[in-house]
Order: sequence, then C-alpha cells, then structure tokens
Amino acid sequence: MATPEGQARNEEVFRTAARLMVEKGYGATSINDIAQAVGMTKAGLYHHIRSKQDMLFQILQFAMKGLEREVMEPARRLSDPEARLRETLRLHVRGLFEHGLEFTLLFPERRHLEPDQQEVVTQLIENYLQLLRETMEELEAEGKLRDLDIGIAARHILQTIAGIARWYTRDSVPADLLVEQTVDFNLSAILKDS
Amino acid sequence: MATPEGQARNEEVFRTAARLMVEKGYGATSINDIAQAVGMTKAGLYHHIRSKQDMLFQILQFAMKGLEREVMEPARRLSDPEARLRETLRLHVRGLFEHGLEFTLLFPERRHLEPDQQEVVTQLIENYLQLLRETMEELEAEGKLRDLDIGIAARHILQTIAGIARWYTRDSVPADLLVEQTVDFNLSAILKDS
DNA sequence: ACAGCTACCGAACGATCGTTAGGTTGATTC
DNA sequence: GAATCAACCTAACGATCGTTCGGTAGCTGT
Repeated sequence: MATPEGQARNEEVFRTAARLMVEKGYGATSINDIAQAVGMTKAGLYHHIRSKQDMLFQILQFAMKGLEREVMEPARRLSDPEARLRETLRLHVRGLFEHGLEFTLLFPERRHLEPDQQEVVTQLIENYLQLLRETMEELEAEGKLRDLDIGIAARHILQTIAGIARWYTRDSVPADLLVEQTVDFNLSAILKDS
Repeated sequence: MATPEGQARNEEVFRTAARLMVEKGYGATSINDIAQAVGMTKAGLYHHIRSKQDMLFQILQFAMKGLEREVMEPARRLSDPEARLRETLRLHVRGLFEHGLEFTLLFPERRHLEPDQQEVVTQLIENYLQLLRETMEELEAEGKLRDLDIGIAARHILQTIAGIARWYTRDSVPADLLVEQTVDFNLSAILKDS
C-alpha cells in the first residue's frame, strides 16, 4: 500500500466492494464476488482488507465522512438558517452520486458490525440529523417554521434524499430537475409560505 | 396445512421469517435461524415452504396485498382528491405496524427473486405510486397543487412513509403524533397554502 | 548480487449454507 | 383396525462461505 499504484489498487478494491454491496446487499456479496470484479483471487484480496466486516466498516465511515466533508461542512459556513438548509439539501442531492455519498445506502447494513462499530456509524448519521434539527430551531426562532415536530421532520427530510439513490436513474429525470424538486419539496414541507 | 392449527403454524412460520428478514436482511437470515425461531429443525421447515426464495416472494406479495387492501382500496372510495390523499397517508402510517405492512421494508430484497417474480412485486408498488400520481393530477386540475414534478413528489412521499419503519420505535414518539406529523409534512410539501 | 518488500497465487481449513431422502409419530378417516 | 396424512425428525448431500497458510514473481534500495 506504500506505492502510489498500490494505493490506487487498494481504493479500487473498496470502491468495487461498495458498489457490489449497494447492488446486492452485504450478505449476498461474497469475498469471491469482489475479488473477481477486481480481477484477483479471494486470497489476494486479503492483502488489501482485514476482513469482510472491517471492509463494511471502512466503507460506511468513508461514506459518512464524505457527507461531513462535502455537505455538512460547507453548509455550516452559511449563517442564515434558510440559506444553510437549502444548501445542505442541494449539496446532498447534487453530490449523491459523487464522493461515494451513494454508499450511505449501506447504512442499514451496519447491523452486521460489532456493537461499538455500529455506534460509531450511528453517531455520524446522528450528526447530520442534529445539523438539520439545529437549523430548524433557528428557523423557528425567526418565525419561519411551520408548527411541527422537528425530530420527525428531520427524519423525513433525510429519508427523501437518501432514498433517491434507491430509485433514481440518470435517464429517468434530469439531475438539475431532481435537485430543484427535492429541495423545494422539503422546504415547502417545513417552511411557512411567504 | 389442511387443519386449522396447521394453517396457524404455517402463518407463524411466514410471520417469523418476515420479522427476522426485516431485522437481519434476507441474505443474513438462514433457514436454520427461522426454523429455530419457530422451534423446529430446518428439515421440518420444508414441510411449510417451497424454498427460501419462494418464501421471500410470498412475504413480499403478502405485504403488497396488505397495502392494497388496507390502504389503497379504502382510500380510493373517497372522491375528493385532497381527502383521498390525506386518507391514503393516514392509513399507511397508521397501519405500518399492522397487517404486515412493515414487511414492505423487504421491498429492496426483491433482487433475490427471479426476474418474473421481481416484476410482479415491482408492479404492485408501481400501483401505489400510480394512485399517488393520479390523485396529485386531480389536485392540479383543481389548482390546489404547487408547481412540481408529480413523479418525483410521489417517490418522496412514499419514501418518507416507508422509511418510518426503519427508525421508528414506539417509545420515541407517540403514534398519533407520528401520523399527524407525517401526513402534514407531505401535504404541506405538495399543496398550495390555503 | 542479495535482502526486503509489495502484490499477488494455489490449496486447503472448518463452518455453514439451502435442500433432499427417508423415517417416525400421532391424529383422523373409512 | 388398517390406511392415510400432516407434521415433524435425523442424517446427509454438494456447494459455498470467510479466512489462513505457505509460497512466488517482480521491483527497490544497497
């Protein structure tokens, strides 16, 4: 893994594994499947990974860190809560198929991890929900929010966006339209009409 | 299966299998797991089922038919589109943990079925989406709908509701509040404010 | 030229997988 | 009371699972 091309190969392994797991599920994706997809034997794969379970952990961490880096961090720089929320949703939908954000679909598969690993992953998603809730609280203080339960609304917003990766195909709908529609759907749901 | 208690046992097998599959995923739920959970050997299980794959098919069909019977059919009896949509969402959330509607969480696992079985299951969900779309078209004709893409909105609505079964626990939020909040969230998202 | 290291491989490990064959039990039917 | 049948069982099938062991080819620094 020290050499550049070694690191590239390593990344290819994890990326391929993540893609297969999204397609077929963690349990249904065998080590052999992954090895064949990158053109080696399963014994060879173990030069790159510690175990199948650890690989899932790495992938989930990678996905969640991507969410943090590409969505939450840039959005947090906006002080106006409405602009921040809009930017959060926009970046999230926009980047769903970049930076490995689509691998967040594997989030439910965290049940295959050890309890303490599960907690790490759960905490990362909890951070995202917390960002949504805090922003909604600010909106409420400004009198812009509808009368609603912030915790439930945050879950619903996350569901609509994360769920896109389940049904969306590039040719069904233009990406720009999808982004616009999804942002508007969620903002209309929680903001008072102005 | 002819005797009443035999049919009850049969139902217990499928219900237990469905519950385990929701908890652990189809691939991670072994025939042995299911057999032990209902107190028999895996050989004994095969008196009740044709195959593991067929069992998943039966469960998915059962869940989708429940959606049809308990949600779509009663809602369709309402002629006013806004009332119909409200009733659809209310019945869906309300009944999420009854009539086996929570087993719709297994919908993504349809990838483990044969192609023609997959199509049957996909068609049943498509019917639900179609009901949402048709109702929204009526609302649009009445001028009550926001300017939005009906196809995308239908997906988002379904995601919010179906996703509830992933995170909801009875003690986190009162059921009545959940129903009310979810219905309002989605209606606010698509209806013009009156 | 030799040591060391990365990136693999073939072969095998025990465990578990879904599935089947063949048998036993106890209740119901004629 | 013999026959039938549902509802299980034990035992085993071949296949596949994740993982490990003991190599080896090829490059790199000395």
